[in-house]
Amino acid sequence: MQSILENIAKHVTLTPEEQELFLSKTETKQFKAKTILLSAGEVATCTYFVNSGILRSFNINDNIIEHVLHFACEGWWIGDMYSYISEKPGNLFIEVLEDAEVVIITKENHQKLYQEIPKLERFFRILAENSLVSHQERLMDNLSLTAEERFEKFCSKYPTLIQKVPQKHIASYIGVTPEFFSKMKARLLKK
Amino acid sequence: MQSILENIAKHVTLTPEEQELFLSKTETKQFKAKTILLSAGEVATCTYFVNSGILRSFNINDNIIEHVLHFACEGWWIGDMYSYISEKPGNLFIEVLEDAEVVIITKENHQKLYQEIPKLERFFRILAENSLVSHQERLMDNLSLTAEERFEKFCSKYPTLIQKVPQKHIASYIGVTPEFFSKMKARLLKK
DNA sequence: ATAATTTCTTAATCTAGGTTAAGTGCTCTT
DNA sequence: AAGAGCACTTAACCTAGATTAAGAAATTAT
Repeated sequence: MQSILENIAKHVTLTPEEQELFLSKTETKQFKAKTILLSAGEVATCTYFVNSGILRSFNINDNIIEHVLHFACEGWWIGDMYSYISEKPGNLFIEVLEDAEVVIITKENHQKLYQEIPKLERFFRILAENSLVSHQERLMDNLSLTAEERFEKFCSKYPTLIQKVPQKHIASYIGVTPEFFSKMKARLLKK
Repeated sequence: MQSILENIAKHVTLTPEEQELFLSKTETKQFKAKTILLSAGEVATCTYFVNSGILRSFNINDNIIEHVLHFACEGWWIGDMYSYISEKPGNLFIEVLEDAEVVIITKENHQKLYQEIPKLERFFRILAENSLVSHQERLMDNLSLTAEERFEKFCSKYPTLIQKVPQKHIASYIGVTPEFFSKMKARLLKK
């Protein structure tokens, strides 16, 4: 299991005291599958780091159709960035898909940490930049690839997720209906 | 015209000396429309801030079809973040659509600036986070809205761009062919 | 001004993926 | 272990948007 300190150490070096301080501003909790950590309409007051298990973020449009924005498993961060930084009600739900242990940082503590450990500005800058890059890539993929190509890309990028999460969520992530996904999968298996 | 220092001042406060230092690490250039600042296959060594004029970033897939990732006019940043941070050849082109004045920061100078003015980590963190939020929103819009709805959203978000850039680029940005865009526009005008 | 190139429009035809609906197999419950 | 939900599949039919092609309008270059 990758700890949150190891995750930070990928990009910046904290002293033992800083590490201590950092952990003191976090809280680690266990959640059962199906727990909703955040609902649309609420203001996101926390950011989450996944120690184990799987979470997803998604929105629901008027027609009661869900769209998965993001999956997060071991070693990934997840949250509603829009709501978190604007402090306005967001559109995202965050749900536990598989029993999980999650490190929680409140925005209040996050701000204090920025003051006390300015190096963390760098860490979260790099985190945001990397996330931006992968969202840009996904955007371009949605514009230029077929559903089949997006699925293949998903498989090679997140091989572990395919067995673990209900395939309707993967269908939603790549942007097709569960019915079409099923048809497409059958077609691919024939090859 | 919004200067780059005003842009920075939105999120962090630089002393006069820091402002001086910052500007000394940038270069301001004029470019004629149609100039290509970056081509796919090249490593992006610079980030750009637009003083005036309009730029766009786009990729081209095998079929010679362009997809617009981003427009940037006065007061906006633009670049190929993937290539810039990974230092690998990128997929994006950056092109001048309307005669422009652009502030250029090389990656080398950017890194020096981070060392000399650590506050800039914070600025670029906030910049990346905001950009991330708008990419996430666009992603979800592409998954859940019709072309017509995406176009209406584009109009209300970037009203000035509509008159200024060729509509085929707007079609590409919202993810439809120029032909369909034209048909859709005619349909909307009838209402 | 005129030619050349690009952009935009219109229209006919096509298709990837959506919708609706019914049925099958899971895995939780209790 | 029997039922109640879910998750998945299959199939018929439908539609938003793509493709192809041709002409009109606008820009740009000479």
